[in-house]
Amino acid sequence: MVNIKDVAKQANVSIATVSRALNNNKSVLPETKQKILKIAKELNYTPNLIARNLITQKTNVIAFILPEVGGDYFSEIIRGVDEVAFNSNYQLLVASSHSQRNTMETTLKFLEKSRVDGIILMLPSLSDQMKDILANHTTPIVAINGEGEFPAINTVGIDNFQGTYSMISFLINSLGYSKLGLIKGPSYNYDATKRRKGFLKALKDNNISHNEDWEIEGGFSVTGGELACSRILSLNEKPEVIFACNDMMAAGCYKAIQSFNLNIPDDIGVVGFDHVFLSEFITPKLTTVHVPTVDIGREAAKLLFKQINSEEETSVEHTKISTGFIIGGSTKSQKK
Amino acid sequence: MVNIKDVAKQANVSIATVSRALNNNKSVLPETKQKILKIAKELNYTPNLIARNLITQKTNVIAFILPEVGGDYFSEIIRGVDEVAFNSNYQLLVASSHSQRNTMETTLKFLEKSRVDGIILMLPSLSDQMKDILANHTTPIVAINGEGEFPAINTVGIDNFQGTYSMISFLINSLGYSKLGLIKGPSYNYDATKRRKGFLKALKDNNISHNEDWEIEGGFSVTGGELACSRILSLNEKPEVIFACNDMMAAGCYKAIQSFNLNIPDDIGVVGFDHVFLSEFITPKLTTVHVPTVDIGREAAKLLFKQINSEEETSVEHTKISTGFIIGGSTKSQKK
DNA sequence: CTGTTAGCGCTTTCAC
DNA sequence: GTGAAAGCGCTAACAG
Repeated sequence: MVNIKDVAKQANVSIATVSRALNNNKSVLPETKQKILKIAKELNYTPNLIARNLITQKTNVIAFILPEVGGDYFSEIIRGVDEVAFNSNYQLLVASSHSQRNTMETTLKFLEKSRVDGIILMLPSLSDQMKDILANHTTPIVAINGEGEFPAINTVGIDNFQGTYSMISFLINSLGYSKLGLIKGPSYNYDATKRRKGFLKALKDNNISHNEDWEIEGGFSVTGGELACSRILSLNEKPEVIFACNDMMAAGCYKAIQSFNLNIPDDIGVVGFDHVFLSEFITPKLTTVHVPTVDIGREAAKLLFKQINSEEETSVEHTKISTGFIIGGSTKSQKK
Repeated sequence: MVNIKDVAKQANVSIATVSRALNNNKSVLPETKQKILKIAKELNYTPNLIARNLITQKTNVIAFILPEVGGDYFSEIIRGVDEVAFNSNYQLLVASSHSQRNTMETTLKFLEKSRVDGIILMLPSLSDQMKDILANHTTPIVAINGEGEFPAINTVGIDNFQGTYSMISFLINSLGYSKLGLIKGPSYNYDATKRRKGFLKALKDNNISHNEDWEIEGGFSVTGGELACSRILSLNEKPEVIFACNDMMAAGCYKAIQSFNLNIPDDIGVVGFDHVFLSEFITPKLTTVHVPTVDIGREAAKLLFKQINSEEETSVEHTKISTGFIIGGSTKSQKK
């Protein structure tokens, strides 16, 4: 493998000069520079980045850490992150912890040391041990979601509470629903708990009582949503509309409702959260809370680079990204 | 940042001994080792991987290079790759070329030099320049799909031709279709051209003539599929079934057919390719060719590690992964 | 079993 | 403007 010495020898200069020429150092005679660049090209020379990293203590790599690779949400977020990283000339390391909590912490510790210049964290929640690690971190970190749980860390995310609250209020006030069921996500999941709170608060503020029988956990999965929905449909008294805390569970509801031979939205309405690709294609189109997923990734990356590039200690920032409504055919039409 | 010297000093040994202890070199007294490990832990020491990489000339990182991040296919493949990489203690670098051909080549060149131990390539096709680069490559490389176009490189992929051929033969012989339309993918896309060939061969072998008016390009996208399908539906003589070369275009067909107020499968059948998540949720469920996407990623990673870990020059390998059928409600039922 | 020494390939003072 | 030399943090002979 051709290295800086080879180029120096060929060009009859010292390796220092080669290094300068390659790094656009102004204090090098233009003709010398041209000559060096020419020879470098001829020799097909490219600097060894590892050696460079060792001395500059920078890697130009950021890590994206998450529990599990796959799915719509992941691929959208990473698209946003990638876009910004690419423009900043950074490489993206994707590190899944494969659902094992411990591995996750190991990964982080490993990353803390060196190898990456910054970390984007996308986790359903953080263990105390993890918070500890993050608290005395040296590497810039941005967490996606979770501003409430770890105020010491930069976060980027949507307002789960507000997004849900608005949607539920809309269902009640504009569509006239008064009997609302809830299929919630895992209790350890930060998003899930926030969404549930938004749901409950909206009911309360509108003087609607919450029926505990109509609140079931669906594990954020299609199957979980299907099972939860089936249980609700088996009750004597059913809600008029089910709010599923994510679109996957809403899709599960469609399955359950179909198998009960009921109609959406006439017999029962379904509302989701996330506005995933799928939600536009199921019949009827799903009413859901729009989450600008790509933007989350983008903003997270931007915030991270801001941290990386700033000399001084920057203060912690929390970027909120606003949600929106998608009104599909899975809810009854606007009351006149 | 604490380094190997600090540990050596504390432990009253040389840095060499510390290095040995940390790398499980047997030739180090158990008690010395224990002592060193203890001190390393106390000092919160972790080896600087960059320094290690510089000397070992290994990074424990593989790169996954693709044109654009996002979508179902991407996220499934990467899941498979990640799984295997994780088990092999490797990190995964995701490098999108952001659809710019040049950038892609730059990226590769950059990677060739150092920084990664191996590369998984997922590209619609390869430019001559790229083939050149790959031909005299030093880094192990596995390409996803494309065995025909670049025999010199390890590949992993499905048999696009066979998968299509079987499906079309099934449509003709078992379902009794004789008028088949084709919405093909971009001509520069390797998968797309192979699928088209499989389609044409199946028609030919079954003595069915191919109507050129029924063959339209749909760009592998939902919108492209919708437009292409609309054009077909506007013809005086229409096919009985449309084979879309991927599921996204098939989903586009659904939209077009809906807007023409036609029924699937009574008025016209739709068949896709890929068996993406979405295909199970659209109504009616899509008849499509199943592609074990996660397996492709897994096999690609396995093959790559085989290359990385083998001392001698290994011969080029081409792993074929078999496809299957998913019979949904978008085609008429089996003829009696 | 352990220490000494020489680099890995590069950047960066410090002289000239 | 350019070269010599030091050294980033580590591993790997080579001695002992």
